This record gives sequence, structure tokens and C-alpha cells, in this order.
Amino acid sequence: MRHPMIFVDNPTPFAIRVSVLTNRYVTPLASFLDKEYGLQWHEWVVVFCIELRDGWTATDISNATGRPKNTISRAVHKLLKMGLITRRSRDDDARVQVLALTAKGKRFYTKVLPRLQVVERSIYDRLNKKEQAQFIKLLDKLHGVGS
Amino acid sequence: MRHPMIFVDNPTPFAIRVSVLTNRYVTPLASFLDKEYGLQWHEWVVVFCIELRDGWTATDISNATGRPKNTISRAVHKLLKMGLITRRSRDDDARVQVLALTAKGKRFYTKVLPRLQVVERSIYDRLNKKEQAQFIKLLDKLHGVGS
DNA sequence: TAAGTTTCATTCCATATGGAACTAACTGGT
DNA sequence: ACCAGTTAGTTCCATATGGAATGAAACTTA
Repeated sequence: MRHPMIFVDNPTPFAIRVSVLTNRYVTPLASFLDKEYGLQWHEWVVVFCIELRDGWTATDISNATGRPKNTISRAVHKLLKMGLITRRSRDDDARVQVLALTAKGKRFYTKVLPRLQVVERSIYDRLNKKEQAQFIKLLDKLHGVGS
Repeated sequence: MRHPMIFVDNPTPFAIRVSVLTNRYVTPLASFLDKEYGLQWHEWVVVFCIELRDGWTATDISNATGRPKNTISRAVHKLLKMGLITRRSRDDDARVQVLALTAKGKRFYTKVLPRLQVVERSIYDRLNKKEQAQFIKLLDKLHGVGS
């Protein structure tokens, strides 16, 4: 590898740094997930969202993650087929489909999360606790918290 | 938008935060680039790399960015066709193709960079100068500087 | 200098992607 | 009650993607 640290100590645009971080960091997690469980990254994100809070719809997830809604729609269908989630039209609006984890989905989440965290930690632990907290705070700010 | 700040103040895995940041942040830049100049994100990254340092090859860029080499190969071909870069086999090793910006490519870079920075700043300026420096330092650490 | 191995880059192919058009369901105004 | 406008979710389709196979050139060892 001839220029591994190319983006260090120079005025590389922030966006390039971030996209490279995603390439180096999220991509390995996604392929781990795919190999071990046949799950796409988006599908995992949907599971994660639903586990985190009740009442999510495909549109909510699309808004929260910044992915187009057809992508989320496909992920939802796959997860339904896998029996990991359920979907129910809301009584007051038949267009809105509320998602929820099945018992199988909850078990899946409980099993997968710690394994992902192991992979995650191998990179994330390059930061100490204080730096990790700092980083999350900065990410939140970039996500537009408070604006 | 019902849950815009879903990933704030909870134990969302770092990888999800990062991927969402990319979705919200790099994607708009990429579509700006595509609409205005017909350039894919990878193609822009290749231009940026070549401008930053001399002597880059497709493999170097693949290593530095974490994208597969066929992706870079395609980007290089497109840029050659657009007349933005040149390619020369190295004298001592004909397998290695050294890339360089053409005059047109340099003008392109000079024209595009500030326009991208305007878009970039609209998000990045949510951090003050000190936080920006902090963030870059943390990114560098995550990229494995020093390890 | 021939055989085997490694490396750089391209091509092939099955799959993923996302914009745009679409359907179905609701809302508001008249 | 009707029609126009809006919203949730799906489908269509052209294009992007990346793993694996291939090609091409250069090394390594004998």
C-alpha cells in the first residue's frame, strides 16, 4: 500500500474524509452481516430503528437515515419475508404501516448486536472513552441537533 | 419528518451514526456534482487525489479510499474520456499506470472545488473552528494514523 | 530462460441502487 | 359529494456496484 495515509495533514475536504471512513468502516460491518446472516446493511438499520423505538414507519426510517424510501421499502419486504418484523396499518390512516419486531426479530437483534459490536470496537477503540464521547457529540452537532 | 433526531442521546452504534452522516452529507454533494458536471463521486475523489499528490496509480487510490479497484478503474476511464486526466505506464514497470491531471483537469478542479466547499460549509460550519480541528483529529485517529 | 508466482488493471455478471412514475388513501375547500 | 392536492408506500427501469475471473506484465527461483 503506497499512500495509505493520504488524507492526513492536508486540506482534504471533510466530505472525502467522511466517505473514506464509511468505506473503511461500515463496509466491513456490512459484509460481515451479509456473510453471517444474509442481511443487507439497510435491513440491519431497519431492525435497529424498530428495536430502538415503537411506532416506526418506512417513511420515518427513510427520513431518519437519509435513504430513499424505495430502499427502505425493499428492506421491509425482505425482513417481513424473513419473519423478523410485522407490519400493521394504523387504524386512523390505512396508508401508514407501523413496523414492529417479532419475537424472532428480537432474538435476532439480541444475538447480532454484540457480534457487530465486537467488529465495531476493533476500530472504534482507537479512540479512548473521552474521545468517543467527543466524537459522538460532534456527530450529533453535524446531524443538526439544535438547529 | 417524525423522528429526525432518532440517533441522538441513545446507544446507537457508531457505524450507524457514520453511515447516516454519509447519507445526509456526502450524498447531496455527489448529486450536486452529478447534476452540475456529470461526475460521479468516485470520479471526483480520483481528481482530488491526483491533484493532491503526484505519482498516483489506480491501485493507490483504491487503497487510500477503500473502494474496490474496478470502481476506480471505471472512474479513471471516464476521466480519460472527459480529457481531465492522462495516464502513462511507468518506465521501470509497464503494469503501473501513473495518473496526472491535464490542463483541462486542473482548470476543472480549480473551478469545482470552491463550489463544493460552499455546499460542504453549509453542514460543516455547524462546528466552530475548534470543533472542526477536533473532528479531523478524531477522524485521523479512526483512520488508523500511528497504528 | 523457462516455470511458477505475484501484481496491476480490466472485464464479466449478478445484484443493488435510486429517481421517477404510479397506486391507494387521506385532506381540505367549495 | 366532488375535485385538486398531498402523502405513504410500491413498482419500473436504467444505471451503479463489487466479487470473481481474466489478461497482461513483471518478478523469483533455479
